[in-house]
Amino acid sequence: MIDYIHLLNEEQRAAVTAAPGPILVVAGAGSGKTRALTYRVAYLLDNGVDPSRIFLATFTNKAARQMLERVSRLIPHGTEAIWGGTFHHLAHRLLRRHASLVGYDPSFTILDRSDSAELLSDCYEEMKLSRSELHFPRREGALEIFGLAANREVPLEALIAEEFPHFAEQTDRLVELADLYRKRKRKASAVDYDDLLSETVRLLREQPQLREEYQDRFHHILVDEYQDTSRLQADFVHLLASGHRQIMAVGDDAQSIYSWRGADIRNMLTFPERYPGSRLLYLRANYRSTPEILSLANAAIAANRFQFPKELAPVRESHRLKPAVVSCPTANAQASFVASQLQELWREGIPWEEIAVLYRAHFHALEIQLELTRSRIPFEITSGLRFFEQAHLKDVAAFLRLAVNPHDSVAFARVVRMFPGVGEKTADRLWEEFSRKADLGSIVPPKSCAAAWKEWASLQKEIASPELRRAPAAQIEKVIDAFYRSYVESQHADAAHRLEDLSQLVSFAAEFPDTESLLGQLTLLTNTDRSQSREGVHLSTIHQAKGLEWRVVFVIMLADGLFPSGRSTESLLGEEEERRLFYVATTRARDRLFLVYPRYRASHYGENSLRPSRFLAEIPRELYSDLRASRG
DNA sequence: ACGCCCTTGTTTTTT
DNA sequence: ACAAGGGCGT
Ligand SMILES: Nc1ncnc2c1ncn2[C@@H]1O[C@H](COP(=O)(O)OP(=O)(O)OP(=O)(O)O)[C@@H](O)[C@H]1O
Repeated sequence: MIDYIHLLNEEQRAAVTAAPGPILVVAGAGSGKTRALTYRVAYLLDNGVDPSRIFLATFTNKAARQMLERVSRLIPHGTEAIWGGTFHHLAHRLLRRHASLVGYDPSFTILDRSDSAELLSDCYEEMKLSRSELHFPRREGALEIFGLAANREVPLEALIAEEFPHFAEQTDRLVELADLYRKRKRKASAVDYDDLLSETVRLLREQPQLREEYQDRFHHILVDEYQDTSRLQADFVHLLASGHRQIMAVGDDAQSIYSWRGADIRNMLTFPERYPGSRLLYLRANYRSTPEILSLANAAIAANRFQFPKELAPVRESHRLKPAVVSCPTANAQASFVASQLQELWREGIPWEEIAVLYRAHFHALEIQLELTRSRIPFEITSGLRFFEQAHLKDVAAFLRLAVNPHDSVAFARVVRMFPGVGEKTADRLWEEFSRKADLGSIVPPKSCAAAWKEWASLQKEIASPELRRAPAAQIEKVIDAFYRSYVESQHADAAHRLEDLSQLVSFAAEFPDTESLLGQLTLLTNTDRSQSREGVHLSTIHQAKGLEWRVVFVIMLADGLFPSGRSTESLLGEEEERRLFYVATTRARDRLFLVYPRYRASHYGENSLRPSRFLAEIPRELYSDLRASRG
């Protein structure tokens, strides 16, 4: 039996044990939203719900894994049958199963951001658009616009008119580009991140029978971090929940920080309209932070005009230690201040992994990284580049992609361009020939790589065999042995390091039953998902720290122009989102919080002298103590 | 096809 | 200041 009385407070218990019906839990940071959702799952199982009928959407795959691990400690059977993960992950599972109903080959490829950009390049070329065309977005910009349109479920024309008026003149050509891009994806039997959601939504909309089948199957829908879902994601969930209305969503409007990716807080505001008769529940007690930290966070977010005013009172005893605001002469001094504090904390007995350094943008971590390396403080950084986005991993994956999906033009180009004497033109020609003949062996390659080509043809044939498609680890080993090892050794000085990453990939791949599921997982792996070796101080962007907590948190680079970022402050909405980001950052801390800024940063471009962040000025003076760090 | 040099934008955040 | 991407010559 689970001891709900001692593990949860009354408000949390109300959510956990709520009677059937739609429920929205609105609560501030550290109030136990995730905890309540976890116990809700346990409660359902405890009451005899079949685990395979639970659908749990979380912000990262790791969050789902952790929640389900906790559940399985409470209720030791059957949690594997629960469908849990990110929206993309869950949509992928559905789409893979029923791809043919929306006109895709079941072996379709998932394009990551750079694959999408690659395919889009071909479209620019076909439309004879120069990549630096005046008043026309370049690849990344175009992808962002397409993604926003998909997630908001608005026509491209309307989005451009409303949000990108500077491209209004080019609307027709942008629509044409989007259309071409869509056709190319189709031809390649490939979907991008947005298609994963929108095609699954289309699937459920167009196939009433299938929809009912899944509505019936997933009788309990739970959504974490609801404030950062897009309209498309909310519609996806709604398609599953609209019949039985067994949906529980939890969120905090003050922590909505992904609007630039299409997240829309209106999902929370209109929940009661979408689900008439739904109950709104509140959690008002913060368990995470000391009262001192919480007062500061509450004061910081108070400056936002657009928000639900919420109560949030501390449960914990006063610590008598206020958060510190630390002024440093330079970014280097900031780094050495942080390093010396880290050592101090370590001497006090706080393990490295209980400490985090958080910042607005990846490049803000530069000086800290150097300093921590220099002073031999172990750290773990969640970088912008994901493990699988590294060139050598994508190189090897391209062979597997082609083995399961011979229409994947992006993967084909990636492979053939590794051959000596093959550039853009030849790659195009070879692809043209391959798509006609569907047989590598009968293609005439350039003389410079005739021998290698022959070997590749037989390698590719081998790894495309049904047996090897059920053994992705063996596939990868074959690719490395037959081709990639010698290639990478001839091309890169750090070949050993790259091969090491690849052997990691082999062991990762061993867990998967077939190539499709391996490739799907790899592209949908989030950055936080992989940080399994939790050793050392955590360095992370605030976005990636969402939902996490540490005993001690340093928020660095709190200078105007850096945090809030220079671009965001042009609009009130932008500034408010930055402030929410600041709220998220401060509320990650349990015991101690340091807010640090440099007064000067040697940047080679733009202003060097920095003002403290406006967010610091908004905090009443009595809520923190001032510190002045000297030159490191 | 590939290397060299010059131009350009880059630093917001990510599934 | 510096990397990436395009233009140009080989
Ligand atoms: N009833 C409780 N008793 C003891 N500890 C609790 C209780 N509720 C929550 N906590 C603890 O408080 C901390 C915050 O909980 P949780 O992460 O679930 O909050 P949250 O509302 O999801 O936070 P955020 O929105 O800031 O990410 C966790 O360490 C959790 O274990």
